[in-house]
Amino acid sequence: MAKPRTLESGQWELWDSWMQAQRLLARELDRDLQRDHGISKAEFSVLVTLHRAAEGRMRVGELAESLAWEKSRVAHQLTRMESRELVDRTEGRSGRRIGIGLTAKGRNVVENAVLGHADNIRRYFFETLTPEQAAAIHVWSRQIVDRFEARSGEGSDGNAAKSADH
Amino acid sequence: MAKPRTLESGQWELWDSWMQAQRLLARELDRDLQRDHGISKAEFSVLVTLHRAAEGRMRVGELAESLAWEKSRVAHQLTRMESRELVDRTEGRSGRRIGIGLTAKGRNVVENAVLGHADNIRRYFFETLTPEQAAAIHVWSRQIVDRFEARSGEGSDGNAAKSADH
DNA sequence: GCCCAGAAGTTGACGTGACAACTCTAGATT
DNA sequence: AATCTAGAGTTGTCACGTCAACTTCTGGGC
Repeated sequence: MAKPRTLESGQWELWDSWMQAQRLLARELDRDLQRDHGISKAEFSVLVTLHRAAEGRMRVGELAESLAWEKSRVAHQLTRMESRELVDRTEGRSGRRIGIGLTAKGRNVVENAVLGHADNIRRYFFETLTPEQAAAIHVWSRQIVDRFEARSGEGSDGNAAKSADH
Repeated sequence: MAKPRTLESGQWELWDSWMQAQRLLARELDRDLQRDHGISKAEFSVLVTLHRAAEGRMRVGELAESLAWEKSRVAHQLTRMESRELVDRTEGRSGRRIGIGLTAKGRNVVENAVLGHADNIRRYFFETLTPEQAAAIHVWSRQIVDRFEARSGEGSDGNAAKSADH
């Protein structure tokens, strides 16, 4: 198939504004979370995921799976959050760290943050979308995510309870 | 107006996949650029912008404006790129650094990278979009970007003049 | 029992991005 | 001319994210 040698200018413009929009939006949400609740978006995601789990405790691997983050990313994030006393690592018998849990402070923070954050997402994102735009974005996003999951997944595995950044 | 207290599950799903798609796409493009040309997406952006400028030279401020990056981000990026000899800082008469330019190496790298990168964007992004989806996304993205630009244009009222005459 | 392959989790190095504080210069004010 | 100041550019600090290397456990297979 004959490939054009470069993108058309309208395409560049679309690509630019798309990337830009995503960056501006994420930054704004991050700032609001930081200002109103003292946590970042990454911290919020971890806290929400833990909060949904039984007892607010999970294995690190489950957490990584559920967030679709790399395990080292999770480990670094947990280290930072542990030092801020939002989570604590569970000690195994031999001193081996074996899991992670919410602290009282962490639980408190996330319960306060969740409504405000949802509201911001609605204000900044959903209220600017017409139903047709929402549908277009939804279909396309799922397509992209599925394609990457298929590529990396490789292994059959019907189980696919994933949710990612909040 | 009665607002729901949280997002509906379909909305969460859309939000999640959108964020996820964005991240996966950006990461993939970054990896390809790194593998094929030894530079990051951020470095590519800087190089392309410089390459489009006359003589491949610009003031740092122009560069920041044109990329819509914060100036400190640009300065840090340039420091890293200078150490890799992709760009060099222009010395003013009194030793003051006054601008930035492409090195021969930088020019060479970007000229090789630009076609491959455009091709990847087309493969990963445009070929998954129907024209209607593209149009919907384009309109919405521009709307978001414009809104943020308007906001940072500042002033509690609609005054657009920013020059500060005494 | 012994060995070893692999999973779980951590760590270090490095690039990225945001924000604030700083330095230096050049144009305006007096 | 001496100075004041706004803006350009830099730097420091911190959080985020990826990759690769590492440590410790855990479960076979003999």
